[in-house]
Amino acid sequence: MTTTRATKPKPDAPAGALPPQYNPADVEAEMNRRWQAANAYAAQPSDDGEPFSIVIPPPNVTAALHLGHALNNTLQDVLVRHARMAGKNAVWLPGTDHAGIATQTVVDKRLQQEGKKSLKDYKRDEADGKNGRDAFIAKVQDWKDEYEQRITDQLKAMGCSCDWGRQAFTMDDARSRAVREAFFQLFKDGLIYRGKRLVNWDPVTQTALADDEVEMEEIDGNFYYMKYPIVRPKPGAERSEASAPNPDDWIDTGEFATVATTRPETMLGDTAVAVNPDDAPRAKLIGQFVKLPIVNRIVPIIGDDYVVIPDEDSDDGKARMASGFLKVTPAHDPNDYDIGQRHDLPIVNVMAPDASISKDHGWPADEQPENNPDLQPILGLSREAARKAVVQWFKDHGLMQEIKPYRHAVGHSYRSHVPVEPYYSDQWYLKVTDDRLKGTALRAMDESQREASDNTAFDTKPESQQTGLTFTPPRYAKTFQAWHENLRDWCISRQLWWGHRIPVWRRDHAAKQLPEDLASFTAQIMAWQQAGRVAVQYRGEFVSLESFELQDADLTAFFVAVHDPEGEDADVVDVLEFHGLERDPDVLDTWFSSALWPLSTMGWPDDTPELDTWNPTSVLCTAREIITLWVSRMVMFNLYFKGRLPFKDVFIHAMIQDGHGQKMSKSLGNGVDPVDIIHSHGSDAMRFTLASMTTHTQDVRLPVDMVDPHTGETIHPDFITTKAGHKVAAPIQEHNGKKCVSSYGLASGEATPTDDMPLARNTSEKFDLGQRFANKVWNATRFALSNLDHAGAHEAEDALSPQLTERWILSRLARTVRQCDKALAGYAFAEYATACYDFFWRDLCDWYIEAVKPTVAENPTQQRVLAACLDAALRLLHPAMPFVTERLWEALNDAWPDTRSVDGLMLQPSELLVLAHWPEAANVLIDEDAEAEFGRTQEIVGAIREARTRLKVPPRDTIELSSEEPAAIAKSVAENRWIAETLAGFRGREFGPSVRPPEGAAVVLAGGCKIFLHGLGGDTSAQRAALEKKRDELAKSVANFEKRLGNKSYVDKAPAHLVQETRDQLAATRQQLADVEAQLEALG
RNA sequence: GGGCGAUUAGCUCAGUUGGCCAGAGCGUUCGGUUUACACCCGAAAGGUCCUCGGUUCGAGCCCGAGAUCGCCCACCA
Repeated sequence: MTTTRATKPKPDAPAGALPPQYNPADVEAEMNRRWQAANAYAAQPSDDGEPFSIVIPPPNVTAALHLGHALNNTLQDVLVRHARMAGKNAVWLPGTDHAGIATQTVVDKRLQQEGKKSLKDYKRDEADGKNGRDAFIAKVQDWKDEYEQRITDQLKAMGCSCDWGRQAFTMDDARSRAVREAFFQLFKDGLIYRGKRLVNWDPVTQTALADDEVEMEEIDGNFYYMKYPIVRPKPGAERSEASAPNPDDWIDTGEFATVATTRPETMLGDTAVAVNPDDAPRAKLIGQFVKLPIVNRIVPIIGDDYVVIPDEDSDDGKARMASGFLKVTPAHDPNDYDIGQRHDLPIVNVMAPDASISKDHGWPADEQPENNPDLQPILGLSREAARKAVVQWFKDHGLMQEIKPYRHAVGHSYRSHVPVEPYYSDQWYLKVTDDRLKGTALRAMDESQREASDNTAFDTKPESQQTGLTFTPPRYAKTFQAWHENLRDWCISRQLWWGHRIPVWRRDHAAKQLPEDLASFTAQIMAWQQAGRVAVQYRGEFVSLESFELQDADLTAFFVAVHDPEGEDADVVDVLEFHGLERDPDVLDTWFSSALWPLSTMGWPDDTPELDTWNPTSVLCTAREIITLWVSRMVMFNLYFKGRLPFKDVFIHAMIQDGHGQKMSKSLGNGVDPVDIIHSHGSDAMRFTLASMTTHTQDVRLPVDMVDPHTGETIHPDFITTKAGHKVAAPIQEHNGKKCVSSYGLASGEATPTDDMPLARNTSEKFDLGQRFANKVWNATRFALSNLDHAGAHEAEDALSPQLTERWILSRLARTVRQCDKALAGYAFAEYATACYDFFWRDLCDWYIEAVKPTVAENPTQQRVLAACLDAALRLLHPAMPFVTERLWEALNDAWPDTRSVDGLMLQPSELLVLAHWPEAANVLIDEDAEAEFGRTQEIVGAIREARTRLKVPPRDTIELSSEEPAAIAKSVAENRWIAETLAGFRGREFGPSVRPPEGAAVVLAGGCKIFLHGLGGDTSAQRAALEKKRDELAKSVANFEKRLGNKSYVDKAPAHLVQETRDQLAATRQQLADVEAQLEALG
């Protein structure tokens, strides 16, 4: 029986359920429910298939996700969905990061804005013994719960196929246990130590920062040239080497040492003035002294070759600015600290932790700063105010020689954005410079990506690893290597509350009463240490207590790390605290727990099946800014604790910039919430577009538009330039006489949304690409469904008769499957997306469907091939566009319930597309003859269409034509003429080698045929113009080929097949040229 | 200061190991409502591949120099 379309739509037919436009909002939530109900993303280590795993780079719970996250997670989801379909045991582990300093800061800021009790109040409570710490942490916990939920919702809206049952948080119980275990092992192994040195101090959040948490920003400052009086001892005054020189015993020489500095206020902590020993005019002053103005400290002039010798003509900016005298402030400058170490200078810290000037944090008491009338007004000032005061003092006393403007880079806290203060303090360090960490990480690099270097001993070949850590694109291996080669020890303690508290106990004050029975206390600790319950360091050294005399020890330098203080070793803690030891108040750097992520999410430190199966993970997908902060540390930790890499591949994707090439940031309001895009374009559209933007470049620009909240129209916002030089959307936008607030307006506080002036969502026309494509896929499927007559096609199964169209489209499909496989294996997401796009839209829709349109409803073969192509295309597209493809899969399953496989193309049935198998196309499908022949048809169709447009033939008119075809191709052209007739809208009259042009016909040359368009030759001038244009092009080509072949070196040196190719081309082009010229001739 | 990247059509970007006339999407122009899709169909116009020099039979691609922009790293005199 033959079913016609007229009898088709059954009342409940799925095709009838598909509206003519794809509306994502109607589909996305339902598909998510379906996947969840099928538990489609859950994986078990014991499942079949080659293991494939990805751990999500855990987003910070500080804020909702932006488009950069959307890109990052889309790519991971493409990989995971593809791996799942390819039959792998694929898992994607989701989670979030507690982001210590960032979250604590943002919560404190929010509390302050709301006028509620904020961090400083809780700190006061804590000091008063009212448990402010726990109360504040509870506030942060609330924030975390809220944002973790929001992030999870965003990821689900994007369609991320995470195994939600395994969701982790860097501070949950399992992850906390991993952190304690890692800390304990590293401490026991002597890789964690306590050190007092200059750290990057954030005076606002009042915590130390790691080197890479400091951002350099250019600021306009000044160079101050300040005169320090050179003094000599009063004749007869007593000089004691033991104590500091008494200023009263010194008198001015009348000479000055002029120091140059950008930070005048730190002069209060100067303990020397340095000159370069090679700086002849000044070096002779070495050994003399200056009296430090304001504080009256007598400090030596020392020689150190760090000092830059002034040179006005130098290329070096410093040499041009230098005075030759360098003030040395060991407590407030890292370089000065080093100089101080070399010369054994005292360290005078003149600041409190909030960076105000203070006499109470390391100012020598014998200088009696509190009795100094010059100093008095400066004490207590902020560093900025102190700078002004010091400068004024020098001016008032005639000691300010000069002030020059100077633009330079200053380190700022990446959180509070204030200048970082080098600050002298006690901190915990991880000795990443140890070969067990840094060396192992470097040696884990894949050999092909290592770069010869003076700094790295790659003499040890990797231990028979087939491949090591591999970066895509490869250039990022260099970043990784260079970072490790210049590594410094990692400051891991933070003076925060939100984080993993350091599991170390010690005595806070030496004066506290000692345990009564020291001997038994020592024995007890020794026993615990032997049992692996504690580890002990004394003055930074790991100690064996057998030979240790606790009685003699300074208990403030005696550190006891407890293995599991929150768990099994709680009793140990009780004993320690009973004996007056207290827990370190600091927490660990956020990245310490992030660094364990590929381990901790898999259940480490236990030996879990997850760890065995999915660690190392398959690939880490991230942005390049995080190579140093995160990638490096995961590599070191996984290798150290587990002896293997955390992942084999690292894929670094682009950063998304706004339309002006600026980094997207919260403060500029140019960051885009993926939910806004899902709102305007749909999730699939966003995902597909992001994937097709992902080439191996560094950055991509994404011009951001806005949705007018009044009308829903997309508007191009007006931009303004901020004082800092950023281009941002004006706070208030006006469109059609109505106003709305931009996200910059909201972020900057310059505009507040109201009912009349609502906040506008962001969008971008970039995503139109994906939106259109989703709609195209939707409609092509609708067309197919209304033409697939499953029952009829099934009956005719034995009588399949594929024609050129079928051979061609299956060949194209097979090539597309290969392209997708290759692209995804190499993380070439744009290639994957483009291959799908071109196959679906250009080949399947524009050519195949258009060609079979008149016949497919009656033609079982065409129906079967169409069903197969559609099936395979939905599979190929699913990783990029999961929602629309899943919805259409359902419809296709209804319309064509059993196998859609055809010879050479295996398409296993599946109820859900998410669990369907990736298509496999056999080589036999690749049909070069069909591709060539179809190519000829395309050429003929193109030429006729072009002529129709040129000759202004209305699109619906059918024209008549004849064609003169060489005998060699006449047969196949004849066989396939129906395709061209359908696509170019003509009816054929006469064909063959001896056809003559009818009177008044226009001529088209294409595909080796001379095509005569009946009755369209009237406008000879238009025809002539077209032919002349073609003639010129051909003549140019001929000349080109002739020139190349006339070049003896080309013929001699170029590969033979290329030369032959050129000869063939020349012959063919000459023939075409002759035809065109003959035609022009005939035209008269 | 060191490193990385970018510069190709009006815009946003592709261009695999050098090899026919450098491509796509958007935008522009022209023509189209044939019941899959106007988020569509057909056609067209549009490019000194940043500049200069070099290697090569042949350069958008390789080498050198320069210009402009961006990012990462770097101890703020």
